[in-house]
Amino acid sequence: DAFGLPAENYAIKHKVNPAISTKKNIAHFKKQMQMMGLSYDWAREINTTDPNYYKWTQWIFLELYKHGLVYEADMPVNWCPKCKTVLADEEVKENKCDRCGALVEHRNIRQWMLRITAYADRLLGDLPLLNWPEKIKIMQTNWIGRSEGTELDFRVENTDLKIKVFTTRVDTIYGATYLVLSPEHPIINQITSAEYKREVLIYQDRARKKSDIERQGNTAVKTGVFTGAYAINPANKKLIPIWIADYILMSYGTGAVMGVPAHDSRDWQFAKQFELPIVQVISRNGQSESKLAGPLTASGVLVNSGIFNGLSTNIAATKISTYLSSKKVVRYKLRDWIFARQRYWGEPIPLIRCPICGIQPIPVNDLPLKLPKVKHYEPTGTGESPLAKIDSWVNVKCPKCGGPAKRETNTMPQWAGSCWYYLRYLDPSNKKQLVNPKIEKYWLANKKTENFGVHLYIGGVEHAVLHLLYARFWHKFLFDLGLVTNKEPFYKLINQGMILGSGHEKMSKSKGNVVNPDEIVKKYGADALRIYEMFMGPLQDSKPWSTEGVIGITRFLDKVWQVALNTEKPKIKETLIGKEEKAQIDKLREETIKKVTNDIEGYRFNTAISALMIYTNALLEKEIRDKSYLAILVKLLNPFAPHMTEEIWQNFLKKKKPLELEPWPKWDYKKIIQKIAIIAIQINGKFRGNIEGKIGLNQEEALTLAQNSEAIHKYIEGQNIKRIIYIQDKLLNLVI
RNA sequence: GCCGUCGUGGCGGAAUUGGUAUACGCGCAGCGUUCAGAACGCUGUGGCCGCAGGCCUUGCCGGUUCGAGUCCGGCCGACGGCACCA
Repeated sequence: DAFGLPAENYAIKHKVNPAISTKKNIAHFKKQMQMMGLSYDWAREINTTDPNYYKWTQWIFLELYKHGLVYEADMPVNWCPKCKTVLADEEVKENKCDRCGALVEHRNIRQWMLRITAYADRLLGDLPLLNWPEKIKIMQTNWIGRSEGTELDFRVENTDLKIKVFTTRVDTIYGATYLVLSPEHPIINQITSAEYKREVLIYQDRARKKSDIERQGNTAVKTGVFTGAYAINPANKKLIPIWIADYILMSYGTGAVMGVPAHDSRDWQFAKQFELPIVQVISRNGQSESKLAGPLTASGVLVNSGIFNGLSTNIAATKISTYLSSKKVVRYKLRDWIFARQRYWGEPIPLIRCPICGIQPIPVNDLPLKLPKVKHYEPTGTGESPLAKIDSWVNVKCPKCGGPAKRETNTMPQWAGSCWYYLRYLDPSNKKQLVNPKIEKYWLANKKTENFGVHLYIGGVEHAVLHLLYARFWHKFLFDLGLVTNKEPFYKLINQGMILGSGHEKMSKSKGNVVNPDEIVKKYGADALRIYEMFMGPLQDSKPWSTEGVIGITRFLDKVWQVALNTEKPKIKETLIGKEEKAQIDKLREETIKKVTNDIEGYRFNTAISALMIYTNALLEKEIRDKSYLAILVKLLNPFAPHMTEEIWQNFLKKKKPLELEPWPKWDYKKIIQKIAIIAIQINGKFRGNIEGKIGLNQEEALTLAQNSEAIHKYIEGQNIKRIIYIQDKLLNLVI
């Protein structure tokens, strides 16, 4: 997945075609993966920057377009006046351009948008189908941010103008003592009275220059400005002043809020600051208080609300809503997806702009629309993509009327290619279809579970709300087209933890704490690195790197070699091992098979490796020379240390068939069954020692054994046993 | 501020349904091996008192229970996400 900003910036800096530098990087990564012995099916390798791949990314885009899910809108972007280019949020640090340090401005430009909000309900509603970490589901739920409320019109005094307001607390409407608009609200121009115009313009200008962080950062002090205009509260017909404040966001709700200071903490703060009236309309007991100490945000009983007095908040909300004949609406925090980038290194958007016919999609037969070669990747200075400068590419005939037209020069964001790549793995070289439906069903549909898809998806939490939401959106769209069988793309999700620097901080070049895998492999071997990474701790946890820990693993692997070398010694030792000792080591072997098998199935690699260490230590201690013990060890260790175990398999065990094709061992229950139980003795819940007894003792037998035990006897001698708790073969607790 | 996750030795971390806390590994100490070192092997290694033996210990306080790292309540702290959402 190689489209995107880092590859483009590298291209600009080193004056190299990103197609070439990307190719080099891919080769390097591939070499590293092979060096580590990762078992990928390289026949299915795909590359999102390959025209054969992005042909289908563009095809999906055209389908989205045909289904009305693509539209154009003016959207604010970060603009660096010195570099004369649009910046990604990532390139803006503390409101300054990350490259040149100039102050970043906000500019509106035409952008292509994807209507992800049309899928908001389904993206939310289908979350329970997924076997995902609860944390990620909650993050997506909050990100989508569904809320039910009411939309109301407030008439502007002495005009025909109306201001639409969204509220979740229509029950508090009698307490609305002012109205606040976002500084970007389009109505401001029309309603601001002459004497306030200057102040309003200054305020709007200041808000535009503020970064989102600045604007939303200081929650203690609110800024605002009066427009000079008044609105009419539709409930009590009272005149209320219209203000502007930058804590109101144009992107949420309607960009206008009714201020109810008595029952909302932000409104309370704003009203206090600008000395606006505060009217209590909800009370705990049906009585209004003489003076409110702070906002009452809880539900209660209505007061000062005309005919609705005495009603509870819930009932009042419905009745007031009916009385004002207002609309019930559902709002989402989720915003539509800005799907255009003013960059070179991305999939060209396959649309044509004709002065006569308007926007025209390019014919499907013309796909892929290839990214042309350019000489310079630098921004154009006009805010357009470098593609805009290639006249021969830009100027085309309109596919509808044949007249002169121009290509769209923006490219897609780097998320596009990663939204559907898992489908292409199934059928990577299909020239006619995105994926063959039979193949899709074979891999992703499971009759037992209604919703399946990718069986296991491992990725970092950083994808919680972007990639994982975008991909779900596209998948649902493809489901609607009948191209995929399941509603959801990724059935099970695991978030692997990040490997941190030795001081628990993120690895980064600037901190100089990056560990280069090539060097570790060179020094300690790929098997040691693999095992160490799995042994460090649970897959899901972030863990600090420790090179000394790798050394510990090389010691373990050396011990495995020792076990192998022992099998070449004469077999006398074996006869010296007693029957009981042999039974013990057999039992440990079977327990190890069981534990390693179960741990791998539960992704608990750290404890599986620990079990293998225990088994290896035992084989070494007993100097076991029987090859069957070694064979089990290398098979169990094979997924962790494929290179070394294969070598032992062939050189010490003289096998011809590859170890990885050898069936996985099964444990023998009979060998695990214990004949002697070690029973823990507790006195008043406190551990006092163990007794050994036959398996299956009943309570009396266990008690007798305990009473006869020297170590236990002294604790219970002359004591009155009040209660006995006995768990067979495990524990005996005496309450005295 | 809201939401979420998590607090176990010097460190990374173990611990089925509540049932012997500290497995495994690192580090450290002593001994062996060596002319010496590295490497390796053996032994020890939660804390306190101590001659045998005992007491305490899973962030802190309390609760439930015969029994709590695990369950419940309240604090404290760390990390992550969202952030004036009307």
